[in-house]
Amino acid sequence: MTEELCKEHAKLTEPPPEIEATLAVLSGKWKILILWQLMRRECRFNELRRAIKGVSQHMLTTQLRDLERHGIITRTIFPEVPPRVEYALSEHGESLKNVIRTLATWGHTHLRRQQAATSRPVTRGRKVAAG
Amino acid sequence: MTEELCKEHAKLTEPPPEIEATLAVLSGKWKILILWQLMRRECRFNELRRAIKGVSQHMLTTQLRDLERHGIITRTIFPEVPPRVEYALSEHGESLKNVIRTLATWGHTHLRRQQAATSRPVTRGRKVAAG
DNA sequence: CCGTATCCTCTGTGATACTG
DNA sequence: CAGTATCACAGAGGATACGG
Repeated sequence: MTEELCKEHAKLTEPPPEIEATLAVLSGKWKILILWQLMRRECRFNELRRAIKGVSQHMLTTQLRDLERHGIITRTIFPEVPPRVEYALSEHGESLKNVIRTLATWGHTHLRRQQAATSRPVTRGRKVAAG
Repeated sequence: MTEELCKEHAKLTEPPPEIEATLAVLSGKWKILILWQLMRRECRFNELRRAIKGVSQHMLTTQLRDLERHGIITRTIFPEVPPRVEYALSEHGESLKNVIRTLATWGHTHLRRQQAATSRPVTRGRKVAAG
């Protein structure tokens, strides 16, 4: 009975399934950085390793596998010697370009804002309403 | 000498400072979900706690403080009894609406794609180039 | 109601060594 | 070159109790 009322109140805002789906794909320390590289052109394993400062062999493999499993990127093996593997955005992965670009754009303006903010001192955020 | 050549080769793709700035702000298990709620309307602490299933009091406080410190949200204390605190997007935080919406939109199409994919079996991603 | 303080868990991540 | 296999660890996150 009172339980019904509680539910009603909690329902003011609802849970977001699309958001969680996106986070499930993109979460991981290196995923976005990997995708940023693959947006520009397809890459080989060691190319990515060099381009992304600080990533370990292990983590690069892991996160590439994750992205592949989610259908975001493709992995093409060329049966040559020495072995060669190319990673690229899948067709579905292409649709993430827009997302990554949005993140980058926002980051850009955010950085500019930070510069402006540090040049002059400022009391930040914490407000007390008059009462 | 040879060091110069190595640098030249690694420079094929460059590090993305705007991306890292964005990740610094948004990384954290609950940040995006918090912002999703605050996009819709300002919220009180316990409202957020109820709306975001599974978040602990500790983490909610921590991540709200992070967002506040980055200038994304504001925290307004109403000197009443019982105490009341309202969280809302700051002016700067408003600019994130677009980002969050982009994430949600992509997640939506991603979910639809997943449905379609699971209805029929499919060999996924792993390709071997002819040789 | 809205927190802070502690302590503890566990997952993501990193380092190292070895293989097709 | 492009991985896999182990082991080890920091630090993000969770549980619980107490305070303004």
